[in-house]
Parts: sequence; C-alpha cells; structure tokens
Amino acid sequence: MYSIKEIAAKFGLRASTIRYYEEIGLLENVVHEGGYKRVYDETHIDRLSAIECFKKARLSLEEIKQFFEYEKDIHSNSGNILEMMKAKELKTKEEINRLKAGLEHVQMKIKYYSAVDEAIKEGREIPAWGDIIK
Amino acid sequence: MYSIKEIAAKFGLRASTIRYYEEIGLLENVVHEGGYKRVYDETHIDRLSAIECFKKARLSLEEIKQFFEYEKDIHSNSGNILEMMKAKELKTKEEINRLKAGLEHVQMKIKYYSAVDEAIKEGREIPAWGDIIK
DNA sequence: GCTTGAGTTCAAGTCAACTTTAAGTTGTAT
DNA sequence: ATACAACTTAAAGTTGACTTGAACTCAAGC
Repeated sequence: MYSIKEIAAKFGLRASTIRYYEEIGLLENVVHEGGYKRVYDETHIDRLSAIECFKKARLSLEEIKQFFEYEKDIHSNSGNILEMMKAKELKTKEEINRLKAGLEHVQMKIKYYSAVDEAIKEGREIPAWGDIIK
Repeated sequence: MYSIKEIAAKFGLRASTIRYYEEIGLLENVVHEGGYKRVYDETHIDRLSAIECFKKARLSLEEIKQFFEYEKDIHSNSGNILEMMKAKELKTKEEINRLKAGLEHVQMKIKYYSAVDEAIKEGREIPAWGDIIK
C-alpha cells in the first residue's frame, strides 16, 4: 500500500500528475480511503511502469489509454494491439533516424566551432566551413 | 526570388509558419515588396535548412534563434556556440537511448501479441507473457 | 480546541509551436 | 468595373500534458 506521495516519488512524478492520470482514466481502481485519501498497490505500480515505457516510445497518453482498453478484451482486440504497436514501431524508428540526423548536424557544428574556437585563441583567422567539414 | 507559398512548399511548411518564424525573429531581412508582399532569396533557403536540421535535433525555436544570434559575432561567441552544441549532443544522445528503450518495449509487445493473435486464430489458449518473452 | 501536515476538489493557468479567423490589400484577367 | 487569387495584419484559438491556486478535509499531536 502506497500513498500518492510515495508512488509519485517512486516514478519521479508529482502527486498532481498521478491525480491527473486517474482523472483521464489512465489509472483505474484507485481506492479513495474513507472516500478521501488515495491508496495504491502493486497493480498501480505495474500500470505506471507500463505507462513510463510507452511514454519513452512517445505514445500519447490517449494512445496508452487505448492500449489498456484493448487489453481488457484481448480476444477481440489482439489484432488492434498488434496493429497499434507495429505502427508505433515504425514511427519510433523514424524518430530515431530523425534524431540521428539531427545529432550529426550538431556534431558537425561542434567540429567546426572547435576549430573556430582554437583559431581565435591562437589569433589565427577563422577557418572556412568547407575546410573543416568535408 | 521566392514567394511565401513557394518557400513554404519547398520546406513542407505552411505560409503562416513562415510568417510566424519572421515574427519571432527566426527569419530576418525579409523584403516586403512595396511594403507588402514578402520575397525570399537564397539566404532564407539556407536559414530554413539550418532551422530544419536543428529541429531534428529537438532544439527549440528559441535555442535556434539564440544560435543565430551567437553566429553574428563569432569572435565573442564561438565558446557559447560550442557549449550549446555540446549540451545538445548529450541531450540528443540521451533522447535516442530513451527512444531505443521505448522501441524495445514496443517490440516485446509485438512479439507477445503476435503469439496471442496466432493462438486465438488457431483456437489455442492465450499464452503467458513469460512463455513468449524471456 | 488548535495547529500542522498531508491530502482533497475544481477551475483556471502554462508552455511551445503553430493555426485560424476576420477583415482588409494588391495585381491580374475578364 | 468587377471578380478573383494570392497576399497582408492582428488577435485569438488549439493541442497535449501537466501545474497552480484557492478553498476545504481529515487525523494526529500538544
């Protein structure tokens, strides 16, 4: 049994975020002790772990919620889940490639401005981009 | 010389986005022909190409703007640029790793739900997660 | 019986990066 | 002269994922 503070800390989230997730239906069956204080158990830990994993793959909270809805009736929805996950696999791979391209661009800038910085310190002329980046 | 429509199309952006970039100071020296119609040239193409590259590495428009500001006085700012780019290199690598972790999670789901899907089609029992994912 | 601390509700606010809307302008074709 | 497409401005609206604020509740300790 965990308090909202404890469970928030466990996942590096704020209590307000945990409450928000419940509000939008992402966290379910939260017991409000005496109709008041929220109490969490291992099922919520599992749910939040899954949410964090999906967030890493950039699923929206809406999509994550949809996934959990599907999971409630695997028999009718395993196909939907599969389709959803395959689409996300593609999107995620694309985003990784996009980021890799961005990273390369940034690294070229690092290379060039390292040369520039050095030239300045040694009182030389600022090198041309083409002389540093082939 | 390009119209706003042409340059927007060239980069897959909307005309309103191009106007917005000008408004926030990301696109500079745009000629308003007869104080009205915007006209763009190669310098704007170059600027927009750079913006798109930085966006791939998830720099905010504010950061991109800062970069261009720094570039105007390389002598005093090459150090700042270098620092900024190195910080971004780190962040981008972190984000790539985060995405890769997310991707793995999604791929495990694909593996499991493929097995589930197949089991359902063949009228078998739904397999346990542990039997599919080691 | 009063304070304190942790928790609560509900509405409103925040942020970035745009997009939309409404109303007006300009140049060209009919 | 009129219609039309393409352009303009300024301000307000949108989206997702939270966060904040104000006012309230509850249990525990002094």
